[in-house]
Amino acid sequence: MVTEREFLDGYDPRAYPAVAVTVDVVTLTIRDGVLHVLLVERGEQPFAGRLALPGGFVREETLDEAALRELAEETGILPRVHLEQLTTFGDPGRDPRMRVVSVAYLAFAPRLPDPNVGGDAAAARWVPVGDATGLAFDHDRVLAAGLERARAKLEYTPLATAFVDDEFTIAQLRGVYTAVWGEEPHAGNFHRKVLSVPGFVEDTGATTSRGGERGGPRSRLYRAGGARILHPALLRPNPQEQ
Amino acid sequence: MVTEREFLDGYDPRAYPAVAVTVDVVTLTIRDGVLHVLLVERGEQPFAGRLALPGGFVREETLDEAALRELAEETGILPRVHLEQLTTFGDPGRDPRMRVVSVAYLAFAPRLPDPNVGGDAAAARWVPVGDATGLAFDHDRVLAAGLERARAKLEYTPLATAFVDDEFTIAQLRGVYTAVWGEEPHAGNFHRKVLSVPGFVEDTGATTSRGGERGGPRSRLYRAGGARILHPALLRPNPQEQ
DNA sequence: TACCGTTCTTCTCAGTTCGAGTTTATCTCA
DNA sequence: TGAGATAAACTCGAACTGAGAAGAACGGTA
Repeated sequence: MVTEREFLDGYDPRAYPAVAVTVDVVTLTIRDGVLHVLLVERGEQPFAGRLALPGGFVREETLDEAALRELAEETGILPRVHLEQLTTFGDPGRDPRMRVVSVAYLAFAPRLPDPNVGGDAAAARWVPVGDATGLAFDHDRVLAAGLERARAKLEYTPLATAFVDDEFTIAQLRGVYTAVWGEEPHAGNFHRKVLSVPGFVEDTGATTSRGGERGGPRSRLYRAGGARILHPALLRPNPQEQ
Repeated sequence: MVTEREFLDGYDPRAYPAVAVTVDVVTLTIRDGVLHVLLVERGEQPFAGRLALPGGFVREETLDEAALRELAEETGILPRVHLEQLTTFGDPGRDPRMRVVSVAYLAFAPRLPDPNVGGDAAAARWVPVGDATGLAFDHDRVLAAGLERARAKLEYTPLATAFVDDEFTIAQLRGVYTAVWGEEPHAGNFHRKVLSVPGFVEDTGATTSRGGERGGPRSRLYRAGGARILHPALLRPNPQEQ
């Protein structure tokens, strides 16, 4: 039994059962209107051949820095990504070989390039979240936590702007909500709401150079406003129980 | 440099710089209408004599179990507490002696007994959150994260019912919001809202045996309903920027 | 015992927001 | 040139919110 007191007295930490601390990153982006997650294929046991979230050991760095580094190693240069801590998973037995405590992170980015830029990440690829099941370790749970967090944060933060380019149309923003929520908001009400929430978007004055592929007028271009939270919130039609 | 590949090949984990994993618990309760947090006084360096959040090493148990165990050691038997994971803090240097990654937990409980029941927790005590500054390590940050989480969760979950007894009055529930938000909701509107949100509370049919200390009619008694989220939410007057 | 102040509970009412649908103008493609 | 599609604005009833007030029940005190 190890008490805090022993620890504070300078008890040699190497005498304890070793614990490894890693970060796992749930990276989401939208490609062709479908929400995708970045996964890597495992080469070794356990779970060889299975898909897993990218991740790795925490070094002499903050947890945030570790997550950013792992992400950069998988995807090459990172444009502007939103990164936030999600949940920490540490059940004994989640890795069959030793105690591993994993700090999960959630990242959002606008249409990232195909991975395979980094070193040991040749097997990394984007997978539609609907197809991302049967992942290694407890990564199904981690991904589920990330998705639910993303869905909830769209409601009360301007997070959707992290999925689109610097300048975007209201329709593109609506596409983010559609992809993440799996349900298309009412176009007219969405438009009214986005423009009425203070600080959500700001008008650039410019418009797109042409209309939509199937017709329609040119649409106005906006950029992200300064708000950190949306007030009032943009609620989804059917909030999840849980 | 330690890569994931080396780890997966069975690299000896004891060769790594040791990392300790602990849990710290932000335990909140309301006493005499004031929000209190459970703190312990540190006996040793560093931060000897300073107040800190209770916490300790994670053993052969899940993180949730570790948090519950630490809480039980500080407060004795636990009636019904709500416990949830908060954030993980792992900056290098947050503990001056070695790398410590702390998984912070948030606990809510109805008027807990005075601590000093457990073993090494003779110095544990309830402190009004307004007085809980200058804590050891980075516990000021941890506490701040816990408070903001608590404030936000009162809006969209029935968490307030975790602060009161099994049977409670609307006024007692309103007292929870007042203590946590630092602002008293409009009594009439609060009453209407609580009764209108499905699953927040259910009527017991009973009333209190006498009126308030300074007069007023007996009030009806309710118990917590089955809802996990409040819809529509009970928004605070002035949501925080951040 | 009668009264006063307090509190619970319900009600009122105007302003705001929301969901659903419609209208108008603009644009692409055939 | 016409058909279909879309952006943006508008309409309207329902629902919700904030602020205040009314009525009833109760504890303490004169």
